[in-house]
Amino acid sequence: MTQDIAERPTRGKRDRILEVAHAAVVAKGFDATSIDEIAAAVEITRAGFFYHFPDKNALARALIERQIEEEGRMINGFLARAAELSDDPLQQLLITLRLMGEGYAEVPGGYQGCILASATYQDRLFDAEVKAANRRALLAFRERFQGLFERIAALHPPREPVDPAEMADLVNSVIEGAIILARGMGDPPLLTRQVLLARQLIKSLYRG
Amino acid sequence: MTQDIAERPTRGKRDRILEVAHAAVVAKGFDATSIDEIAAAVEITRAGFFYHFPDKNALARALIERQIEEEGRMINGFLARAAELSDDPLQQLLITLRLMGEGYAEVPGGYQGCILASATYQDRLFDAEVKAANRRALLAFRERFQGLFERIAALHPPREPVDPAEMADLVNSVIEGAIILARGMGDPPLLTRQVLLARQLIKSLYRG
DNA sequence: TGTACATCAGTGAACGCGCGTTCACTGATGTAC
DNA sequence: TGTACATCAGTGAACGCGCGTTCACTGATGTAC
Repeated sequence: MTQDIAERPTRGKRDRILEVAHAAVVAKGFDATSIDEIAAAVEITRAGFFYHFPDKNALARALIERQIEEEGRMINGFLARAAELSDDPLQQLLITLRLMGEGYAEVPGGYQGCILASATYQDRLFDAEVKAANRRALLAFRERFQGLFERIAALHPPREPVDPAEMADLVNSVIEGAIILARGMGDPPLLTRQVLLARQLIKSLYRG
Repeated sequence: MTQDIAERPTRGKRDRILEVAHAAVVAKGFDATSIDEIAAAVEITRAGFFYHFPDKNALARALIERQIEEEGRMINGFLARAAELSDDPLQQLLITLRLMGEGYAEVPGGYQGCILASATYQDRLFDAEVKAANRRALLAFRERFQGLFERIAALHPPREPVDPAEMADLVNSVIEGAIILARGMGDPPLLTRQVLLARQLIKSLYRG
């Protein structure tokens, strides 16, 4: 298929735009990231950018969709690996949290931040579609963990009454918040330490 | 003192700028908040803004300093109230967390967000001074709670080994992260629920 | 008590730059006959 | 196999708007003598 060969370099450009834009947006914010600088980084002109995206908001949407997919892939991978290693849902959660915590530590240069959080604090820029995508991403995270917390509660009654969906959110809260602290303190490993600390608390909640 | 009377309306304007700017920055981001709109809201011209602040970065610094002070006042108030109600450090922490959680719920229109988190995701805009101020704010939060966690550990050995400074950070992580979730989900009370949930986990960690 | 001067808290107009967006055009590659 | 046309992946120049910042100026209030 010659079509594939022809298509390849372009797909490459679009993907490279998303890659470069993701890093820049996380580092500086969406406003502060100009189309010009993205285009320059992928070696096309500013106008060339508009061949791939109708406008800048479309880039924001694509970035969020990308984050949903990548985060989903990563977490599903960890959950699957944990399910291989143990049948007990509590063990699965603890393994998953450890894999996530260590995963952040392995990102070269330190995990840089979360597009969703970034978008949250730059409301005006984003249209209803972007906000809806952001919301979907948070719901996807919640759903992935909620079932696990339900199964845990069935086998290991918690020492204090807790709601499974809110426990799922708590995991996300700690991650998002710790990213902010890690950046603000200039201490990237803080993120990993916080995730592992949250893991300890969760362990003590379910293990009499 | 006639000076006081003359000074009053101006002090008022500067404070009103900070007030209006805080709300706008938290809602939309620093970039998206124009000097023009702030000036209009406090009924001066754009140029008049520059009588009060040498440039826009000075506004960012003032906003962060303001946040440090207000947050500090609030938390110190809660800690003092908790110390009145109990001598046990664990009880004091649990009371403080409840007061904080309920405090967020009482803000009319829902707690809107945190300037520090907002600044974290808009790096480029801010100079080294702003970043240093942001870092000080996070350290101040940590120090306020670290001593309390140390005293708790002395009286109530935790079921899992934890570091007091990191427990202090965890409280902050949950708050910052939950603010993001609450906004992203369009569910302001989520913040209060997450703080109270974190409180439950902390309770179960120290209470055998 | 009246006058001269200084300071405070701004105004109004202008400047310049960056940025998102548009538009007519183009060379390379793919497709139909 | 050669030619005509279509599509892909852009280019280059221009436009216009908003925004931060500057600057000369101003009316009201405060202070010194």
